[in-house]
Amino acid sequence: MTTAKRDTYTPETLLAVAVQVFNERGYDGTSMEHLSKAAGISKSSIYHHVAGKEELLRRAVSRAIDGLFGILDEPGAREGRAVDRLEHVTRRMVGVLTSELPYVTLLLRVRGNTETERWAMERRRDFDHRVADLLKSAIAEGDLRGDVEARLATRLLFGMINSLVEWFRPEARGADGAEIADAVVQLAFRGLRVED
Amino acid sequence: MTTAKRDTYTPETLLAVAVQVFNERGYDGTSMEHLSKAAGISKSSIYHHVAGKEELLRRAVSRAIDGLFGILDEPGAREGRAVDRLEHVTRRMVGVLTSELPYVTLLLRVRGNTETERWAMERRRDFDHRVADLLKSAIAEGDLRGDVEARLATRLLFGMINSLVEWFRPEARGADGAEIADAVVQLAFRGLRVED
DNA sequence: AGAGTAACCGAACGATCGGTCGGGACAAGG
DNA sequence: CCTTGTCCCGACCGATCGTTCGGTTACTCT
Repeated sequence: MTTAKRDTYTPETLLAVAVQVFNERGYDGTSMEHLSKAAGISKSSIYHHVAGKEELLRRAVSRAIDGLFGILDEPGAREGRAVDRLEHVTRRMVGVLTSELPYVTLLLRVRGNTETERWAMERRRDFDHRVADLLKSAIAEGDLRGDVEARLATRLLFGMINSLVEWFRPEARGADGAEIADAVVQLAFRGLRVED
Repeated sequence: MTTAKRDTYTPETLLAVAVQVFNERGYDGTSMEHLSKAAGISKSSIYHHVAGKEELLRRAVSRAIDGLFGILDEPGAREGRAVDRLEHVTRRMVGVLTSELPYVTLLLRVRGNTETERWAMERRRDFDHRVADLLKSAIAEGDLRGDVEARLATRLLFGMINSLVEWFRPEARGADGAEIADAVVQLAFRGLRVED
């Protein structure tokens, strides 16, 4: 077992602090001085644990990306009708957004100023395309209405889901976000499904 | 008539350039040097037209806020059943987002680091509450389903609409965004309305 | 021609940026 | 006791930040 006592920083525990500050002030708006105050150690001590500011960003967005792509490997995202796989991905996206909230928040806000940010944006675009293909298949299989363009519908669906990072606070709700996943599915799919 | 010739900057034309750079690099990620390169004049010349970087931000978000609050004063947002007023506001929000895209984009991304940013966030919260009240009324009048919490539904609706700033490019579509407004209404309301 | 002014510029300001450096405190292992 | 390595620090680095200042164009008005 690992010791519960944690009186010193590791790259991971330091990352948790940094990501929170990044989300409050924005990545560019956060200085190493801000991070040192929040972590309670000196600016130079941060460099004992990580190589620099950009490594913190890279670690954070990597964690978010891994969480999202992990969804696509789950059985529920690979087997069955496209519409059911899409609903599964939708629910699990809400799950990942809520459980990895600060990391995904950071991912969704990168602007592409550095190589790390551009890499993150590209991976994110890959994920979006994978989900868009799922939605197209569901239309082709006749389970989703085709009068709204697939790419547009995907973007609006992502807009709904990704907006969680703007308002979801785990301490104010059940932390698993099950009721939110229900609401998203209700709102999105009752509008997308062919009338029953 | 105003002369079409514009060989020198005004605060407004300079603002248009600045807002574009702000949106590409982020406000904090944009230096006055970046702005001067984009505008084609020297850094110090910018201060001949505006008081500083923050004034550019204030002008931009003010323009966005005025556009959004203007919607609430329109007859379509003040008369008729709540559900119809809500649909009108939804369509007009898409209209304002598309026509004032860079300014609204900037508004939706402020993080609250300065007094100007906190003021913008507060005004935005006011607007959100006004729309949330509209949605609550529509539920009370029996036109929208009540099994999804009103505040949650509002946030998801805003998530859909506001996501436009992440992907809408006026040069790639009809610049008025009418088809997008249709899609948003279809997706959101066919899921929100009581089954007919 | 001369005065006034709008538009602009290069150089420099103090402050802060991300990051480096040499070393101190302290616990573990011999 | 002495070494070794972890964790941390204050002081400092060159670069860049937003902003200021003194001065130079170039056009308008009289």
